[in-house]
Amino acid sequence: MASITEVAKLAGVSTATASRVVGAVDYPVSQGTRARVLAAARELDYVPNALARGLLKSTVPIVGVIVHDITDPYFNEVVRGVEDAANAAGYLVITCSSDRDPARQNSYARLLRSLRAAAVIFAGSGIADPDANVELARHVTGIRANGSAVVHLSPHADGPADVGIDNVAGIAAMVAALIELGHTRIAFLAGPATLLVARERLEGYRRGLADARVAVDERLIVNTAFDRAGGAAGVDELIARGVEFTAISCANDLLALGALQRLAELGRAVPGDISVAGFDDIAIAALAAPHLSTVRLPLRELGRRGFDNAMRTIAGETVAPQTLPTEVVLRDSTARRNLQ
Amino acid sequence: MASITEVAKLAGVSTATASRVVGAVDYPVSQGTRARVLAAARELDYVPNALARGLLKSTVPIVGVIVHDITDPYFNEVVRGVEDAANAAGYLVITCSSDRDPARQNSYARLLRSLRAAAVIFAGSGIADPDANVELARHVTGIRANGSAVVHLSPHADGPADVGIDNVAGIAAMVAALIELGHTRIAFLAGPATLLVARERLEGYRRGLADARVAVDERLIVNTAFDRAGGAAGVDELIARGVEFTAISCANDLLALGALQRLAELGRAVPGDISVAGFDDIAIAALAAPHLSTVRLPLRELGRRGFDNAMRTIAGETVAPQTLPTEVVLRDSTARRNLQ
DNA sequence: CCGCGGGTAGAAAACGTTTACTTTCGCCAC
DNA sequence: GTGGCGAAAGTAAACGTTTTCTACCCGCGG
Repeated sequence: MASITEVAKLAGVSTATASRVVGAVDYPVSQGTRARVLAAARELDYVPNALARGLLKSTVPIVGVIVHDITDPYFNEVVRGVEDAANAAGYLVITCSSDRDPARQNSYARLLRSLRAAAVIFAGSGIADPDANVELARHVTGIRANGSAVVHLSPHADGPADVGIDNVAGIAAMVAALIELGHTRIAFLAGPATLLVARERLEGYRRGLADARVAVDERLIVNTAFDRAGGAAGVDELIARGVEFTAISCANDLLALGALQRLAELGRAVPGDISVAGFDDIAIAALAAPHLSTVRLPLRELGRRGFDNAMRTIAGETVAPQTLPTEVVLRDSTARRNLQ
Repeated sequence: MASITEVAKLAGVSTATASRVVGAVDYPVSQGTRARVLAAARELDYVPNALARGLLKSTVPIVGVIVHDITDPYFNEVVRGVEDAANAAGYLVITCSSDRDPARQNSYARLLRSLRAAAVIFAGSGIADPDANVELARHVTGIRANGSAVVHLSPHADGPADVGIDNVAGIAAMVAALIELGHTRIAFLAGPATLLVARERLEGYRRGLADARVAVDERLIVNTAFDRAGGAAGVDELIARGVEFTAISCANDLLALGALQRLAELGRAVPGDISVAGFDDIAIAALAAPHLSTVRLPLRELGRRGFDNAMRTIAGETVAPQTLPTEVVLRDSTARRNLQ
């Protein structure tokens, strides 16, 4: 592959001049020289070496996004938002599926750091695990020391999100909508207690009930994995507890989808017997049977703003944290409470 | 951020020695020296600069994957496969959503080339567009000239996939299954005629009918976009044509999902009146109402093997093309033809 | 006692850019 | 005629590694 030296030689100029032409530098180069360099570059199919440039600038136009799993509709939507913004700015996006494994997360952070990526965006929620977090903190410090940015899109070990979703208000709004439909015995599938974002959503549940002066029955709250299997398990657990409920609010759509499936297997009608509500509004939600009532999150926008925040941070701005609003969307999995 | 020079200075050795300790080089370093260097590296939280190393080696442990859209379940599954294999080898993955726009695809290829990525994997199908393909060919040549690999996971402008899916056999098998259920008037939603992979699947449809000695009625074949909207439009088109059919085979699941939705809106029972079959077996397929019959593709495995192929190519092996098998999975959207 | 070889260590070049600094040259004002 | 200035070009250093080549030391055999 041709280097700038070869381009310069072919054009009969110094590398400095060649560099000034091909990089869009603000430095006077005469018309003729410029044309000769451009011709040489085209002739040799010259493509600048981003590594050499990066070595000099100590950063490279790449942002890393650390997600739970790129296969999860929540995260690939966020990544797409990051990518759209990055693409417009000439940046590339590295996706890192950590499977919420702290070791894997740390390993990715280290690799990104060794690459001198311009920014690392944590899309997923932090995990309450002090041991793993000390190494992570070291990497975060290192990344920042390099002049790169670290952006959080969810609450994490030492603080709230830089660009975040209003989880508390979102769940509270859904609980309010359920109450509006006449439900008072509302169960909550809360996901794992160790996940910070799950905790926020649980708080939203309590807030929603409190706002309507409905007492919290702790037996209605169940912690499980944050996926479909967890949703099914949650339904089983509620039934095993023998506690009465007419609606289930879930901390995310995957949980709700799992609950829907289990309820169907058990012959419980949704929404006839039980209303089910999700959270996130991933693409599948509208396709499920019945179409899932949920809370829409501006995930792509979240990604875009995350990238934006990173760029501004790199530029030296101190950028204020922001929270994105949510919207309740009622479809067919919720209905007015059956008073029989 | 600390460099190896600082580590060497702190340890009281030369950079050469420090490099030999921190990089796992096969060169004798005495026990004591090694320990001192390691201690210095830990003390300074040293992380090697991948750009400097990459500049020297003229490649960096990164593979780019060019997909249609990371949000599409087909592609994020493939990307996850690539990532799993890459992660095990210490490589990072850059995802590029081209939206099947040749310009965007070329721009990504160029960026990846400037980065000296170790490999570029094209996950999506090539587009029959000669103009765009000449620039792409230049980049492919450039990437290979750098000692990096280019791998195709779908048929492309100048040849079949390096690691591919047996699309023809897959669709033919589904058509055979439909015929087995008594259907002979089988429509085919073929996707866009410009997409190479769609052409292969259409060929599978013809093959499937031919194998059963069923004549092809060209009016049963409709070309649309390769997404849910296209599926809905395809149903409309079939009805507008006034042609009789009892089953619809689709070139991918998204098309089938769109068809399902439109059929439901039109009050046609699936599978009572019409059977619908997809292709890909994306995660949503099993969740749709009714659960979609489709053809399962080993997408994650495809990604893994794509990475593997790339590594072997870099190593200088000439690696033979391979084709992965598919499997028909019949769920609730297909049924025996209603003979009323 | 000298030479040699094995085990360690260091010096320096190279990778491809960008950029601060220097040089060249023509021109104009005095 | 000369000093100075501005435009355009070139020189060379620097970024952080890896690796080749060279140097040194020590012990051992002749």
